[in-house]
Amino acid sequence: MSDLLERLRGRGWRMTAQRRVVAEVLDGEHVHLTADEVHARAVAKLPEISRATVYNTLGELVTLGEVLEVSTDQRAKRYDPNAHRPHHHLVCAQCGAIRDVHPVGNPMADLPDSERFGFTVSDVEVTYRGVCPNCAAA
Amino acid sequence: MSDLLERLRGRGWRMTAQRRVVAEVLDGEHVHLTADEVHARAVAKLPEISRATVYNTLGELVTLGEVLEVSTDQRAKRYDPNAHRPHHHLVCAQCGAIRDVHPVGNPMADLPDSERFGFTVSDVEVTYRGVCPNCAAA
DNA sequence: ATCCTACAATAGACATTGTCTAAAGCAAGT
DNA sequence: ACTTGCTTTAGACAATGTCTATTGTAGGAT
Repeated sequence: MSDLLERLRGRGWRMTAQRRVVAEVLDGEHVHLTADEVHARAVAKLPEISRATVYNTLGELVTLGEVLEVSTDQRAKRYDPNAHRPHHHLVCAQCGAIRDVHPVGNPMADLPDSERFGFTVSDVEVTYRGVCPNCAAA
Repeated sequence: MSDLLERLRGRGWRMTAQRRVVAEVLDGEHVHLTADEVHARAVAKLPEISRATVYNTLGELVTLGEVLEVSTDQRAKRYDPNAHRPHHHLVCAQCGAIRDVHPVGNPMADLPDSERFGFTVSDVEVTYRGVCPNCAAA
């Protein structure tokens, strides 16, 4: 399994059945689920879990930095449990499938000071778009 | 003013008061408005314009490549009239303000074939995040 | 082992954003 | 001016996310 639960406990996170189930869903398959997909999988393990709890828990995990929120231009945010290795994303414009990718280079260094407009820039996110093999075949 | 209307007409776009107003709103201030902000400004010029028309028209402009859709992780998509010069975005994590930026380098070249998973990659979008001077001061 | 208390979960209303439909309107070619 | 097919409209609907007041409970204190 994982040390995610351990890490959370170590940070004083109060452990409940609901939170454990949400963490297990994220930890189990490394895909990029929407909040409602997480909810559906959580319900399979713990039928009485509510939608609000799943949303709350996801929000907390994001705040704690254990999970990343990914906005492609699909409707719903997706949640990425791979928060501890920096990476970017490759999105299928047709079906919305997402893959983690690791481009070479450091895009952070590519933004000159003259283009920062006084912002304190702390993060950069690179999203490649294209068509996945599946959709290309169809 | 602009040749946006001319370009559209040249492409056989049937010109209506509603479409003209939406195009004018986008052309007028070069900021990144949400669909409902566009609607609000359009209503100011043409009170009977409907929300559906604004959404439809924005969608058509995106399809025609005259306007870009920008998804930050805010709730609503934003529309960027600066579709003809390639650029990326710098977003304030607090207030959601967006600036167009021009990083050096070519991120498209930074994704090795081995990281493309058989996708046909056609586009890349780089989003810098940080805190704008206004929010930093507050 | 039991009790307390602050934190967490719940149901469901509500809010926001976006999409669809069927009927009425109208731009532009003839 | 007429006609035709594209556009617009209002409002219902759908999808996603947020909030609130109440009830439940984890984990420390006794």
